[in-house]
Amino acid sequence: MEIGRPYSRLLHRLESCRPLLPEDRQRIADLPLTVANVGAGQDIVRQGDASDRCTVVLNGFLCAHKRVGRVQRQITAFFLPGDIADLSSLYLPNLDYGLATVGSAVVAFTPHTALHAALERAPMLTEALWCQSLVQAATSREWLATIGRRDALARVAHLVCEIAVRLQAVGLARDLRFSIPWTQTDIADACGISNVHANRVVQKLRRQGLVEWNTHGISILDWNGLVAAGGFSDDYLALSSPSSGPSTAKPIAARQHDVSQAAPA
Amino acid sequence: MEIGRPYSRLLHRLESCRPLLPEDRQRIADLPLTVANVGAGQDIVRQGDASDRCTVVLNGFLCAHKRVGRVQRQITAFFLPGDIADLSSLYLPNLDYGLATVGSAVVAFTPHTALHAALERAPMLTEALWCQSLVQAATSREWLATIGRRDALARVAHLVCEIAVRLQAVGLARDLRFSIPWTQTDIADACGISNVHANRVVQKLRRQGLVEWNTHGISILDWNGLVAAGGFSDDYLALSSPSSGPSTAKPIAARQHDVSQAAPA
DNA sequence: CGATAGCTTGAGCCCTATCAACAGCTGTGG
DNA sequence: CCACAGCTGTTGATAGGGCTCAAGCTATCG
Repeated sequence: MEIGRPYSRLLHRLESCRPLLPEDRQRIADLPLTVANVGAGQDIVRQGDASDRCTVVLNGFLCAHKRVGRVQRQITAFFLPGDIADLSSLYLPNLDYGLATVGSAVVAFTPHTALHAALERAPMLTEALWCQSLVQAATSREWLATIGRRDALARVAHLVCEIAVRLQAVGLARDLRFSIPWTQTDIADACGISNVHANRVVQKLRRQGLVEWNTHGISILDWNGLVAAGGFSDDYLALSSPSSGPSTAKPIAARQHDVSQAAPA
Repeated sequence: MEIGRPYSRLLHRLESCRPLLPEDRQRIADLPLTVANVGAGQDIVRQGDASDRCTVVLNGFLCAHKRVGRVQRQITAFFLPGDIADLSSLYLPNLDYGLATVGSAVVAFTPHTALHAALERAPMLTEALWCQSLVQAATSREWLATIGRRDALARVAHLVCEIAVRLQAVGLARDLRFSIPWTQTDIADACGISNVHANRVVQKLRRQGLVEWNTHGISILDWNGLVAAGGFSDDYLALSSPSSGPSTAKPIAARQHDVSQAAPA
């Protein structure tokens, strides 16, 4: 799995939202990066901590999680290669969530000072980063609607759809097949259900012939079915394929499918 | 209820996050505003629409809501006087949520072109607005954790705590008493529960002596109790009182109270 | 070959949804 | 002035989705 230059996916991601000047790209390329390998399930930033750097995902997956009460955990986002996982720390004093790896991951840190300098008098770049944080915000809202108003099956289906589309957008899921080292407990914590129930829902998705799902990876057998089961639409991801983008190969039908959102058995 | 100059609360809100230069304040004051009275329950922007202006709340309350399936609705945020309710439209092509009034409200529209011009070569101002959107994102994450991992009573308690703190921060809730024209169905849609159950939860909050709650308003009788019931902490609101702020009079104890979050009956 | 982590399955129960009906209030129109 | 409609809040009964507890199972690994 080639990474290319560490900032290439980041650039691709930024440009999927706003066009960049060559000058802007250079500023990104010039950012001082500290690359780090992080083991599985490690916390990179703890909830509530202050941080003086941002974290870019180069390889693998991160998640944002919040502790609720003493034992409960809610995952509020997943971060994929090319994503900046703690943009909010650039301007807010303390991170309101913990940042952890899902499986082992390769990340790059870049100091806030360098980022602030890069953004100075680079309005397009600033817009591009702001845009990223707006897309992340839109994603939280979508999760909110899903967790608040859909049943467990739809929640998991929706999550799988989202990850699939986002992975395709960065070229990491050829034809609806990908692997991600989350556990069923991670899925449960992301969807606001118990791990036991997450297991049952996964089995149901398998039984319905929507996905093939083993420890090695997920392949979506019936995209339209999964989209319908999850009430998924990719609008909120704002993935207008960039002019330079190499044929983003979007899944067949990720548009409004609000039918049978809570279909009877 | 005096509004002052229409942008005064907005300025106060922006400065609660980042300091502004006199020049920046002037830019805000110079923004062309179109003030509008909007009736109760009206949609200001419909979900999925494009918009060429931003909406500032002057008086009253707005909410962001998403339709799920055919009949279900999830409210993803409330906006209070001083808030910009659709910042995301500044950089994303379509709004991923509908913007509606909760009760009747007074809002001001300002065109994106004017905002973009005001932000050009005004880095502090840009940071301040970005910061607002980051706080809103942090709020979605907090809602996510609450809806995903807390029971109905805690969700409603948490929501009331949040609104109280935010209203106090803009001087609209003297000593934990405020009025907001939401219906129990609105509360249900914000908390991801049914309206019938919302009613029962409200009654329970009353019975437990935590709040006084009638159609005219809410007064919190036992702030610490409500904070404990909702597992509330105001950290995510990033309300560092601004240097100029007129004694923000924060509630007594809005810090970590993760005890008894899901206490047995 | 144990050990640990993750997955699977079953049983019982509780929280919450749904359905249904009624009460209170407000605005409307004859 | 009263009848009526419509919205909001309230209450009861029933049912179902999902949680919890508990125990087996499987796979990977030192």
